[in-house]
Amino acid sequence: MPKRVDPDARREQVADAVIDEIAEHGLRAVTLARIAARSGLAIGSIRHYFGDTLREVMRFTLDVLVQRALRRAETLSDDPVARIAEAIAFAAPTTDQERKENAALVEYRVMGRTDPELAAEITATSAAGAETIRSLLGAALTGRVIDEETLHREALLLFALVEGLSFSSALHSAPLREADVRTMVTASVNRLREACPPAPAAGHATVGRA
Amino acid sequence: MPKRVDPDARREQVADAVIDEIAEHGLRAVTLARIAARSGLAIGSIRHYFGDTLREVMRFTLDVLVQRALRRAETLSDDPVARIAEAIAFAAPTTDQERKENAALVEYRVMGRTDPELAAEITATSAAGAETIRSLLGAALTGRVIDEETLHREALLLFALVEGLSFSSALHSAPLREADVRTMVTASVNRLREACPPAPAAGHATVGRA
DNA sequence: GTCAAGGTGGCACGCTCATGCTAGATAGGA
DNA sequence: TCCTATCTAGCATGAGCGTGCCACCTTGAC
Repeated sequence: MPKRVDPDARREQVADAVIDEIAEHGLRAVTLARIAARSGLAIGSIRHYFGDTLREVMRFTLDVLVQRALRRAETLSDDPVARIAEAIAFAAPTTDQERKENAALVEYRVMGRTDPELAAEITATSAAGAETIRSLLGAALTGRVIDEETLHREALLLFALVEGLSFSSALHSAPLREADVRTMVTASVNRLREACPPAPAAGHATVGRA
Repeated sequence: MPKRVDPDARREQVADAVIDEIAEHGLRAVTLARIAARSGLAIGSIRHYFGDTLREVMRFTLDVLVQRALRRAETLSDDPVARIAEAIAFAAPTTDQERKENAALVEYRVMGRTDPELAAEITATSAAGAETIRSLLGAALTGRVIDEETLHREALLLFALVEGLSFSSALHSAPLREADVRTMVTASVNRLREACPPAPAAGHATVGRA
């Protein structure tokens, strides 16, 4: 037995074993025995770090997935149109690890439909994401006239696209590369912007509220 | 005990009990006992119709869900742009029953990630859907110049949107109405169409291959 | 009426797995 | 050195569930 283990590092190690198992066999296949096999720890050891229950292991792993997804969205460009295109393109995972984590998160989200305890965190995160898209779209349309309701709806449609990129990545149903997504979304937002009338001279901002 | 039951009707009745259970408690909660409670049949009776195994019940229910989803996509307009907008908008369920079935299908699709037997049918259906979108988009861009690769990518992006509408409906994460989706997608496809240069005079079709 | 097929129903067993609980070893501070 | 906290590890039990198998009743054809 080595010197004092860093409990946080140990927990992260276990979470990674869970993520690997979910990616390969699905959330339904996650058991303490299988986590143990993947992490190289004994069941009792794992339980020691998570209040003895598999439930806590799962909760912690969801936290880890959410934190990692949020961390990916931290560096965006300065140009407003490029910003929203990047935010959306982030939903198209690029590395194997990102794909794995995305698939695990999709599985959690589906389970969260019918598990109120998990739903809270999942719903909060997704609502924040939708609000981010709305605000980024508002910024990208600065200087153009678009009523609040239409902006809201267009933002929801873009958010549905984000959801689709995540879901289809997990299912391998729409093989898209992040760079292509970025290019297409940039062009699409620019076309939307061109379709909105220019705002009157400065001082009469119609969408200056972001 | 009534006269001879229609076995197909009995199976559909059981499938509906499964769908209800999935929608309310998730696919992981589906057991013979719960199906029995919802359908009003005994476990032995249910097994009689499905070769004795829960597995067959699940397989049959997936078939039912797929058939019902395909049936929704049978009536489309004549106008090419309206056609693709409608096809995409169909992914935004309207009635409670459609939402329920969509949620159940999403659950099956996630399980199909890691269950090769279910994956076959699911993958075939989704590939067919992607091909339909691609061909409808090609038709909507008739008379405009767009290279094959770009068309393919734009179609994939639209298909990702379809995936997102289904996923977000199951998760209640992007509340969008079918009519709004149709309106926005129609406008978006028209904008894309305007952004493509007109094709040379007839006889030189560049995208006439659909 | 007879009999086979169809239909309703459920017992009992084995398997899987989470969890209550326990034991022993080691690290590190006093 | 002693003692406590930390860490590794796993036994035993009960709950839940699928499934092999069986029993009995009814329908409908001959």
